Amino acid sequence: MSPNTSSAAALKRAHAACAARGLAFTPIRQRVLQLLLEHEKGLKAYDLLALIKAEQPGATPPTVYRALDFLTEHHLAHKIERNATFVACTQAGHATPSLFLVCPQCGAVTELQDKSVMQALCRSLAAAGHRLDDPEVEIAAICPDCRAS
Amino acid sequence: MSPNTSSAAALKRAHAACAARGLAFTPIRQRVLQLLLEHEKGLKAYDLLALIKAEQPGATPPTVYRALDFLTEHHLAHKIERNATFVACTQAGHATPSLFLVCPQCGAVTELQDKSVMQALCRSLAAAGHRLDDPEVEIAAICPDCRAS
DNA sequence: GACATGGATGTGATGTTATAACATCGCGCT
DNA sequence: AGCGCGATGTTATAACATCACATCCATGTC
Repeated sequence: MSPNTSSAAALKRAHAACAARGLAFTPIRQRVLQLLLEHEKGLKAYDLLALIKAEQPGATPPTVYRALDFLTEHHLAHKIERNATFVACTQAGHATPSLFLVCPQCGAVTELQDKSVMQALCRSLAAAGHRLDDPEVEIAAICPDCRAS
Repeated sequence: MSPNTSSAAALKRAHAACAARGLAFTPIRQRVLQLLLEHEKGLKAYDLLALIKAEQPGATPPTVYRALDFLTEHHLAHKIERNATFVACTQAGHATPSLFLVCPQCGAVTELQDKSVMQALCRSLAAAGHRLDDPEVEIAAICPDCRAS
């Protein structure tokens, strides 16, 4: 499957998800998601803004932040807090909580699903009286490519 | 043990650790650590700056960022990426990797040590070809106080 | 058709977080 | 004294994010 194909498929899924939930998947929102899908390592808000501006000169920070708010709110994209970057969500429905492995060298983000780890985590939290809130956990981990070098 | 006492003890430990490693624990660095110790929920860099400025009017952003860099580099404080806040390290030597539970409601930070969770995490990462880099993992979890309300 | 409503977007300014770049100080060393 | 070097001072700016208010436009209602 070429990157292009999977990106198109993801966009289609997003379309369907919005339709099903009565959400307005407007051109700006689509375009932002598409750009995120095309950039596997994620994009910073202002890089995204620059890309959008090339097509739509009137774009300003709120233009992209609003789209990003929409996408993250509806789980079509994630914000990597560590780097202030945004990535498209690659897991279809990502019903289960995700681990995000962020490579501190190159910035690559890998979305990992590991039920047993998450369970262990939740048990540990519960023992401390806490309750997991945001099921998106970021972890700094050297990626295989950077490990090699 | 009163907060004051433990804060003083932590400062003393930091002093000793710096002496042992030949690091300059300068007045600014001490003061910043002390302020972090006095504010359990952590401080933002610019709030810290305001506090420092009250005592030392010439202080500027680099003044505090340098002190914070020093403290985090030498594991005397941690940066909570999620909130861009800084907290003093409360674990004596924190030889083992830590989980930081960050309450998204109130911002409280709890440092948790759970070997088994970390092991599970490392196993999972290794299976994906990654290697844990920064042993400080942040997790959003509602704290007991906020859970109650 | 007129018109209210509410979400989406446009627009300009501002707030917040962090670093760059270069000067200076002060201390230990020879 | 003169040097080297880490810490600090100082000015400016980069990078990330939000506020506030105006406007547009699709939809429902009378």
